[in-house]
Amino acid sequence: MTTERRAPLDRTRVADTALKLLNEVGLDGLTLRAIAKELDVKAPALYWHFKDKQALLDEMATEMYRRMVAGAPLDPADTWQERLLRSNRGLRAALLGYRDGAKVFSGSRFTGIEHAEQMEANLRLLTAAGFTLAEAVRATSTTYAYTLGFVTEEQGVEPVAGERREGYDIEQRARLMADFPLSAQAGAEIFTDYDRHFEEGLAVVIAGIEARYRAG
Amino acid sequence: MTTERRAPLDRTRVADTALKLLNEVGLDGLTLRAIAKELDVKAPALYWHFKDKQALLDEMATEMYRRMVAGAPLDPADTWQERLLRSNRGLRAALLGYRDGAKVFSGSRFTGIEHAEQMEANLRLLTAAGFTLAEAVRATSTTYAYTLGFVTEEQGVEPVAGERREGYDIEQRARLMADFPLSAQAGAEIFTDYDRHFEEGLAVVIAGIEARYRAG
DNA sequence: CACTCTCCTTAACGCTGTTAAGTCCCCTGG
DNA sequence: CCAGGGGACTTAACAGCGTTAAGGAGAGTG
Repeated sequence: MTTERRAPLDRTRVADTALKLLNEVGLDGLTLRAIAKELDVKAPALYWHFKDKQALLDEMATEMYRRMVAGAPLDPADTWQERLLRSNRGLRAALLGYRDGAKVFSGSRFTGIEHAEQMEANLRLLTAAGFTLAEAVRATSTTYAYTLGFVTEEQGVEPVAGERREGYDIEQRARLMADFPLSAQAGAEIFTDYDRHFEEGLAVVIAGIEARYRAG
Repeated sequence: MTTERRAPLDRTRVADTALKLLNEVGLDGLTLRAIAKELDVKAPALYWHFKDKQALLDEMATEMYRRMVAGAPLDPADTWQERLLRSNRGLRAALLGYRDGAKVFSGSRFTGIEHAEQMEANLRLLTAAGFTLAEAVRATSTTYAYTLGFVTEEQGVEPVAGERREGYDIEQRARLMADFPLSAQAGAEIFTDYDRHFEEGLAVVIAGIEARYRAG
């Protein structure tokens, strides 16, 4: 007689399962019924833990952020340049860790204020390096916007690493754009090698911060 | 006997109407039935013109791009810095012109190759200014990613200009973050004055391009 | 033993994107 | 002048969605 009752759910377990499922089915396929089935539960049960689906997505985004922080611990001895590099590489890696990660992330809001800890550490480091607070905020926000925009584009083409969405054949694109030779040639530079191009753009942004704020 | 028959629809009229409706109801409220009603037609009629809803969204994004180009004509005498400024200001303005504009835009793909014309002009100008093609692509892509990311964040807080989404009260946020003084203070710098902050970030990115590629 | 609280189920609602089938009108060829 | 054929739509329907209401089982407490 195995009448063991499943341990009751909690927000974290639901969000974890939803994140795992997200990678398998994508944002469109991430229905409450599918998540519930994965948890061996019926869909309305989720409403005990979340007031609606958006609240669950918010928790997922927060969990993504937690894993980002855990996965890329900050070195207090970083220069501000190293810190911005590390933070934004970590952010990109976190977003790329899930199918439609950037969409989920940018469409949601954090559920608590845990994220303030990392933010505080970064602002502290930057201001200590000579930035005013306003400059430090601009520096972090600008790199953040860049990274989010980059990964959004990236995942539009490669939903998960190595898996290419249809309609992005570079040679065919070049043929179509025969009348625009530079644009045609640019295809290879736009739709491949995202790792390198992300680094390049991030270095550009950081160089701009350096040039404009002359700190460090 | 007024038996005038309504002129048949076409893709453009549908996309135009959908864009107008988008501003009233937002992306969530933009259902095929609502669009159809606006056109005095039943929902399945739209399938005569578009193979599915995504194809309509693609056409809407393309139309947004057309209006962006029309609304911010390029001066061939621009320096490359001016060109990047103008292009990205134009892009932001175009995205801000519609509720959830950034989401619609970044979730869709252009239907033709019209956009290549503007791209070609920009790449031509940049390479003429001394950039290699790869650098020129990096320069435009990086600013593009920045702008897209920025507006995505911006519209998350202010769906349309002047209308603030709930949960973004700066004073309340500051109170919650009392333990993180820099972050608390940063709120005012993050969630207000988007026009100025966009310009600032854009200038940073362009300064970075200048610093790293030393063209112009 | 009764009560309450937690956590979940069953049933159902209105709405969504989408498909299949049928209808009306205009245009063209004989 | 009339038959036929497509273009552009309607009507009806389907499966699946997020969400709500009502109820029920089990644990803990008085």
